[in-house]
Amino acid sequence: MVRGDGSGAGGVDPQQLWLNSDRPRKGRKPAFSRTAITAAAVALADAEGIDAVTMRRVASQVGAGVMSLYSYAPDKETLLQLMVDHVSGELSPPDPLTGDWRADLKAIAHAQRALMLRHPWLPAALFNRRWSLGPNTLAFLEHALAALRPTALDGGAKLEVFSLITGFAARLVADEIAQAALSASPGQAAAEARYLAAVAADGHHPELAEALSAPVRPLTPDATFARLLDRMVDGLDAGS
Amino acid sequence: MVRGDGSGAGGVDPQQLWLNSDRPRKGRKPAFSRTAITAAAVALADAEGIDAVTMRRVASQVGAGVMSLYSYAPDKETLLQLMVDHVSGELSPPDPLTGDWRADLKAIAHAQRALMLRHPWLPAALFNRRWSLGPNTLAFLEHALAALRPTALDGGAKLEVFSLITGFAARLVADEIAQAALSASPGQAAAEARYLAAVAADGHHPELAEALSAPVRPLTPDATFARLLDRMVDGLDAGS
DNA sequence: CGCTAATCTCGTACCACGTACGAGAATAGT
DNA sequence: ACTATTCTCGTACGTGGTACGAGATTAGCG
Repeated sequence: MVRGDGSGAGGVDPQQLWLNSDRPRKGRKPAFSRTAITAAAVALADAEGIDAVTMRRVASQVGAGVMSLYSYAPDKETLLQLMVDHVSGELSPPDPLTGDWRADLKAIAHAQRALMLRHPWLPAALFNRRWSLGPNTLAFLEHALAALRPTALDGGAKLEVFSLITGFAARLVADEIAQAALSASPGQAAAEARYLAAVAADGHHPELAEALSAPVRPLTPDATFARLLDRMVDGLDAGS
Repeated sequence: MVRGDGSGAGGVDPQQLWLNSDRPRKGRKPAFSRTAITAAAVALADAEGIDAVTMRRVASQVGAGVMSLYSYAPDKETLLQLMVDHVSGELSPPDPLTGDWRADLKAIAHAQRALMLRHPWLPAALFNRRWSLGPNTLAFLEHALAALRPTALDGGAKLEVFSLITGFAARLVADEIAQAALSASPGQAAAEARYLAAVAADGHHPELAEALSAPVRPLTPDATFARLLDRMVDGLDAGS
């Protein structure tokens, strides 16, 4: 199905990967589907973390033999790309555009944040060297580009802004998840606090000491995200 | 040396990891050093990518037996953390502060970008679930906090800004590296171009089609980085 | 209606990886 | 010297990705 020639070294031909849904005329009928396999992998990653996604476990979830997966994705890296595009489908349909590009851009970022919170492995997955724009990702990108139409940015600049917003959301959500994980295990949190206190007390980090000595703000991650997003989008405003 | 009790599940106690350089009084002398091992791992990652960093290859580079590494780092994850902090040492000494916090913040981001370009595995490594603030990272964080002193931001907000700037640099550099990798293999680049052209021609992605139809800007990654950084930092200005 | 080529299924097997275990070697204090 | 401590590292186990290839199923063709 996809097992074909991967055009040489490194990556899979995107056309081969994304847009050949036409059934081949001859040969045995597929017993599974790329969608089902991808969904199983996503469920596994959501429930037990990205490290739980192994070919063996995905196969057993689907009820397939391990090697059967390779009829639907040429290797595990590709399966990860399929996972990213699969969950990106949850971003459709997006909120309708208002014409206020700043507000629309903020809505886009909030949607991305919600998606990443549902799939905590996503922020890191977006940093894989091998990435690919699947149909769902492309649909959302199209939406983001439309949101930026009122601006005077050229095509390349719009793409950069989209990458920037996505990266912003990924960074903030990654921090948010790490913070939550820390809070979830008291021992770990206490060790971290002890360590930072020791560093702050060594006299070589006065700024850090002051930053940590301030009372912990009662702000929710939501509020932090919204505040920084506002600052960022307003900053983008300044340019042509 | 570090092999001790890792405080239970998940992570290593930061105090155990970073601040016990005092030589134990009894026992065999170490034949290697954490620094040498970490440096070898970094060299390997720089030369052949992060996947080339295996315990076996690092050990052979250092001239040690594989299991000897475990006297210096309790597991591979920790070795990766050591690598991150190791290269962060290249950020010292930073440019002296000017008092203009916007300019200082931009200088910080540029230094981070240069670092990430030297170590292409770094952007992705910053998204690992287990992270830790080593001495070099802390020194640079201290510098960044000092740069933000002229602002009225509270401690938490300053930390967020630092995370934001780091994430910004990581995102842009990751894009830059991906672009360079694509350009480096003509076949891959051509396949990607063909795919995007096909998508643009399907009529369902007018905005994307327009963005791609525009002439390719002759801008260097440096200029792009500087421009977006300006926008971002100016945006941060708006707040308290 | 066989025949053939294409496609999918999946058991077996290989190799690389992280690392637990434990025996041996070196060192410092008694 | 003796002993406790610390480091070194060969061996071995379990797990992971995936190459290989034999068998099963299908569609078109004569």
